[in-house]
Amino acid sequence: MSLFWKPGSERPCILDDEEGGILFFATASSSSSGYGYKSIEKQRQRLPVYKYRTAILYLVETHATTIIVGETGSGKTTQIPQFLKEAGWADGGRVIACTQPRRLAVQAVASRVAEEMGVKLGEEVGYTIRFEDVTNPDATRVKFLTDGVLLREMMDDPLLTKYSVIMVDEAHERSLSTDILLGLLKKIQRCRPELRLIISSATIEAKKISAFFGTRKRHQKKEIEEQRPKLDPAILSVEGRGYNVEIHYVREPVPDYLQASVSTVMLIHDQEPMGDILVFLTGQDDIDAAVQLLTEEAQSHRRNSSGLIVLPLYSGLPRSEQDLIFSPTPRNKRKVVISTNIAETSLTLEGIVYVVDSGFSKQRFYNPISDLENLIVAPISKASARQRAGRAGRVRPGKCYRLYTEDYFLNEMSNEGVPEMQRSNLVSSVIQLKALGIDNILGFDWLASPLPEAMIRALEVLYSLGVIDDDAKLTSPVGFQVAEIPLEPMISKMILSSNQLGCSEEIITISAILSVQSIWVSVRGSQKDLDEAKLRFAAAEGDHVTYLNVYKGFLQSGKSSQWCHRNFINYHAMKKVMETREQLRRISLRLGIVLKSCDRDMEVVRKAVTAGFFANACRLEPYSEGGMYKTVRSSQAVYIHPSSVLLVLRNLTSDCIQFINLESLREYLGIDRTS
DNA sequence: GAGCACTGC
Repeated sequence: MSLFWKPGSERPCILDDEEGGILFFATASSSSSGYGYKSIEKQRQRLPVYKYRTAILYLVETHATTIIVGETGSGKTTQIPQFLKEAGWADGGRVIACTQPRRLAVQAVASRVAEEMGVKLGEEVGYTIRFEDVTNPDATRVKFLTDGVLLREMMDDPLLTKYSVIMVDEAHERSLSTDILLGLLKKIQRCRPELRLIISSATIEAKKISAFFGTRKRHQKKEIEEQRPKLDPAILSVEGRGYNVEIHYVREPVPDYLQASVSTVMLIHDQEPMGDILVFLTGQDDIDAAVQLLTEEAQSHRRNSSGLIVLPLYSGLPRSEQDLIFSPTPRNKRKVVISTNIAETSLTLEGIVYVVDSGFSKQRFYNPISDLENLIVAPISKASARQRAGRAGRVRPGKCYRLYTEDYFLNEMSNEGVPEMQRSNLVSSVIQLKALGIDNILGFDWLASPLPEAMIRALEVLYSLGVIDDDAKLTSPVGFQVAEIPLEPMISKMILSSNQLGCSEEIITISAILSVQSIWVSVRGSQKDLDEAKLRFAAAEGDHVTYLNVYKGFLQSGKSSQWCHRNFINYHAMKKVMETREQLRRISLRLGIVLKSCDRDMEVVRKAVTAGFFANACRLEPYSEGGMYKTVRSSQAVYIHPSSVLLVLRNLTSDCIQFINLESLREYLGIDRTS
């Protein structure tokens, strides 16, 4: 049985929303935006988590694993590492680690904690994310890092011996790397009883995580004799600092959530006091459509809606447009942000008082039979609905309008989402575990077991790449090398193959570009211009060679942002490409790859691409409608993705087949090669 | 004719 800690008369603030409409109770009613002087120590003491300082330290002392259930604003992330430091957990050269799923969060939390402790970031308090190691091995005692980086650290030090306490934050999000990390940490605990884990989670996942750490193979008696910490996890609940959020449901199911969101926003605008609105929809298409509908409504004369500022938000949006979200709302205006799930966890908007929740989000699903990943609009979970509602209560009491019925919420909505581990292609996860010496992947103690078919598929792909052998062990050197490159195994294999083919420079460039979301800018309504821009760089060989052309153009322009703008290239993405490229070159050199360019010989580039991606090979089906291909391996029907330059070319050439030569086609269309 | 959100020595 897990221990539930209830210190004093403090009651947990989270009520089950099954019982009423109210999600959070506020305990601290004062505003957190401290005007006037307040010492940092005073500010710290006002955080809800402060009251639990003694309880937390007691639990960490006596339990191998402590689970902290804390809502937003409890201060757990910034305070608990400091409590541990003050209590001596960093003495004797030991280090306290705190992991986050996202890089931005790591940086933000680390600098906040350094400021609170009055130390220079990178000394006593530091952080590590990809490309940035702001730590001093001799001085850093409190270290923030992404879970991905901690996993990488395990390759050098499998028992993570320098850490005394590891706090895994946001574990309820159940990302791929958090799940793997938790499984491995549980394993480490067996060898290192002195290691303490703190896992922070939202309510719903806490019980599952506790059960995971609570079940072990029979050594329970020994712990008492040896004065070991209790192996059963402790759970402590810390209230957040949100305000009440009143939940409204629709009486009848809505036929069209897009239309319903728009009319709900107008209703709020007409009837509710000032305060910004956040609407959760599923993707760019939905969002752009809603923005347009609302803008039209706002301009229609019958409403006094001139005060409405409607803004879209999704990760693919150019940075300049994303930044508009953070500009303060002018007086007598109301901001409406129409967003994807990015506003659910990754970005926090201040000033939101009303949330409109469509009840849907786009989710990735993996089909191991077809080996295809799909994005599907699917109903969200209760956990997600609760998180969305909480976004309305950050500055003052708010309201959340759910575009589904209460009955649906209570009786049909699932409690939590499917963990990413069960909806993903597993090649990367499997190779990571293999690299850490976990050979029996099927027998690994998973927090959520992946589908057996998915594991088999991953092992098949890795075997065919020559990364694992007949005994499913990493091959030497290829397997170990592929595991060392922080990319998907197929891309890593492509890099290794480029060595013999003499085109490592080109392949590394392509790999860096493949690791950013997209180098193209897509602005609403400018699809034709984007396609035209793509044609300036288009290569008949396909997207990979096209990317090389873009990269060359970018270098020739002197890495100019204006050049990017003219050519519909995402400047920030290109900067990331340059950074990734440098990192990949460093790693390649270490692996003994000779950095060499093949100049204009694209034949070898294509060979290298094929060496990594041969499993995706397919043939055009003769006489098929719409250009259907079938994969060589399993005759799975596939199509060229609409974003591919090949499709742009095909559509344009259907009218003018006589232009086999790309240069002539550009000439015909009046497109300059470089612009 | 379409891209939820993340991560990595």
